[in-house]
Amino acid sequence: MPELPEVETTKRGIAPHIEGQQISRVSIRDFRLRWPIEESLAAWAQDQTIHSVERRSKYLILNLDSGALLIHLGMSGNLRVLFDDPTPNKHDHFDIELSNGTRLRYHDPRRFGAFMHTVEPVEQHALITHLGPEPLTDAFTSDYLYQCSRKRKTKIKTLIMDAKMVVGVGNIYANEALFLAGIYPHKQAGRLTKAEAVALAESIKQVLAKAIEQGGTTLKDFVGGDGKPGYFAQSLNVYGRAGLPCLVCGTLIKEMRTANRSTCYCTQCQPS
DNA sequence: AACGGCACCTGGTCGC
DNA sequence: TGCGACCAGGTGCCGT
Repeated sequence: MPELPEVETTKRGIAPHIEGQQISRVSIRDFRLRWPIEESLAAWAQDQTIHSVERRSKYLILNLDSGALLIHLGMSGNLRVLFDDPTPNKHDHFDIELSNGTRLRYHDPRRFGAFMHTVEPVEQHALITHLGPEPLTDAFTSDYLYQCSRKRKTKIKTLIMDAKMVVGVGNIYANEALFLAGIYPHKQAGRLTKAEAVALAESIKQVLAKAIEQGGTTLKDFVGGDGKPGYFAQSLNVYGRAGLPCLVCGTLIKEMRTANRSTCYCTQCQPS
């Protein structure tokens, strides 16, 4: 589910309610996420104050007094702020209860997400250190993308979804960015022209920024921290539109597989 | 080193 | 109505 815009939307939704609050209790109902939640996490976090909430790649980082909590939403996770204590539903795996009476509740049917803590600076965490630049910062430029693509035989779609190259671009936005840039998804990365790199870097930034403005993409069950869905789905040009006419030229959108993920594209607008 | 493929897990949908 | 096959927003790890 959550790519960068959905995680950013979650961050913005929860931050005002939890920053400055003290954690009164962490209650974990199911420890079986992608990696088992450490037994010591709840006691470690209790009574610490949440000083700030950050996003790095698709990780949410809650900075505490003596370290940080890292939360990843996996494929099907969401995190919401609750102002009372409704009975947990199936797949509501943990709550972070706050001293002001609110709580953050994590819901994740597929349990691909993660909940971890670290006392090291987060940048040094094993899952964070090898990540590429944030796409919406000046660290991600067309020159950088162009250089990364040189001599690479992999498909351009695979490259832009590789978090070691740039973070946050998942399957939906990879499809959309390639469409906006007019690039065939299976083009060999090393064959990208300079002009194409310029268009693609710009398209990645544009599609992510616009999706954040819209509160993310809700296909099925994504909700932001306030429990509301995102509205970017109505702006999708190709993702989920196989067999439908291209919104630009009318050609029927085609679908193929890329590294076991579905790729939708327009043969006219994104010629091979 | 780079690349492709697989696994992890639940639930929804589709065809028989 | 039931059942199996297949698919889904991510990503670490494995073998080649």
